Amino acid sequence: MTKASASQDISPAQCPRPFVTVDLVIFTLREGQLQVLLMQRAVPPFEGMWALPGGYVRPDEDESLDGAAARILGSKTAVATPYIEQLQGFGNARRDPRGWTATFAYFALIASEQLALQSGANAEDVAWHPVETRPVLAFDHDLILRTGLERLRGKVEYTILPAHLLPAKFTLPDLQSVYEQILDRRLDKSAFRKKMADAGLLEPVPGEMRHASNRPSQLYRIRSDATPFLGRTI
Amino acid sequence: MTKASASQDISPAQCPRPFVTVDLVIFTLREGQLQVLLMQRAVPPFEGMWALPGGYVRPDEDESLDGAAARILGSKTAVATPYIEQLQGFGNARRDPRGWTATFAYFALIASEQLALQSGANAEDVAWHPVETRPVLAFDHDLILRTGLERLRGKVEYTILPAHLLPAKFTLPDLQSVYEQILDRRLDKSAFRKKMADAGLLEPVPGEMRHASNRPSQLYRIRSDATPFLGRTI
DNA sequence: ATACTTAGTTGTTATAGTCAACTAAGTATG
DNA sequence: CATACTTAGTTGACTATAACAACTAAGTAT
Repeated sequence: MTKASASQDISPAQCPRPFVTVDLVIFTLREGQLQVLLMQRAVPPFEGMWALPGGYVRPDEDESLDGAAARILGSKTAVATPYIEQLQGFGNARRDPRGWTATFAYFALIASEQLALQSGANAEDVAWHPVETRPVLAFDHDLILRTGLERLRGKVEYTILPAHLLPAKFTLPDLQSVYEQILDRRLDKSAFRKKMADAGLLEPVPGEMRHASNRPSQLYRIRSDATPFLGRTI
Repeated sequence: MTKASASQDISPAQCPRPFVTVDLVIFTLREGQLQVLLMQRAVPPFEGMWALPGGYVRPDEDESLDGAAARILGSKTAVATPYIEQLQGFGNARRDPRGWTATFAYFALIASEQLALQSGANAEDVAWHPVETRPVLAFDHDLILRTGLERLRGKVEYTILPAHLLPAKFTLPDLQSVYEQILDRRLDKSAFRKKMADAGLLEPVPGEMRHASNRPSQLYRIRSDATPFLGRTI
């Protein structure tokens, strides 16, 4: 272990090239529960076990990491413009029995109205699972999933990211319920509404209300000019 | 571009293996300025330009990503237990003229008393640069550095991470000054001291004061049981 | 018509941040 | 040696924000 070999200026020929993948933690809200998209593996290792959707990055096609993540997301779900961000990298010799691998994990939120799974050869092997009752996962995917959950909970505290988990039109009680679901605690109604109003990222849909067997509630949508700011601190 | 080739179950033989490196954004505080550790490149590409310290990960030695980051940090600086965390991954075809590469960027904070550079063959090519007056960097390292700066500023808002930039014993005015330096704005003295006291992560060093030509100030240190919590929200 | 349920508002209290002044404890200076 | 000066550290008033609780509003169900 010489210092020279640690340098970035090692000759490319000497450099070992590991496998590099992108794995996705895709959350949605179904049946009032936070759910995650999983795939059942058809081949070893971990054949038959559930795993996060993922795939190899394609250096040969000039694909960026973000591009690979978007491609994989699009190949599993029918989603137009979801929220996606890089989560964290994982790389060591033990995460895959075949040897050293590295993955860039991504974190995505899907609106519940858009969670139709992409039809295809393997569509039947893709399914939503409630996070609470998820199966044991292949590789180190449980660690990655828990990292994604922490990120989600952390960001919910000070952003309006959870709006991405709802359909395009939603009520403020809907949104508050999502927050409470993710944080696992009750929130104060007036403080919540004030915070949302102050953030200025939502707007009421004029004249549109949701009717149930009680007082109707105003429908809101994300302001069209606000999409880039949903992940910002509010 | 078939769907099968996007799957994680592609045969390993078909999978292109990119170069994977780890790059470090190492901050310290010298002469009252936030500074970053840079290396001058001795070989093309970008020969003679400054770059972030980095190196290849070593799959053949069972090295994890965190292990590689720690190794590179240790090879450039003489630091015992600094703060280090993964920053973000960067990967595309344009960041290195030699072709597609991916890097896992790490973010480290070094106490100013420990910033002696590791002596060695290339020690003269390693230097601290004030962030404000840094040179143009090779590759996409300016983007990585700016990402690190954002992370630092973001975390300073709600953690006591900056304590890692100071020697083991420091005064509260010292620490407040570091916050002000990083955030580029003045903070209220009483609110700052109350916040630090409430966090409960610092303790006064009994009987030890710093003496200058004015009222002496109490020296504090990080509580030995608090190190894992310095990055936590306070 | 009345009860019921959830939407949405209002007001009150507790808490935390902001601003500004004050006291404290040393060194520097005549 | 007395006084001025400088920065450390505290205190209190004021203000913005969050937490708690009650209230009104507007529909459906019986």
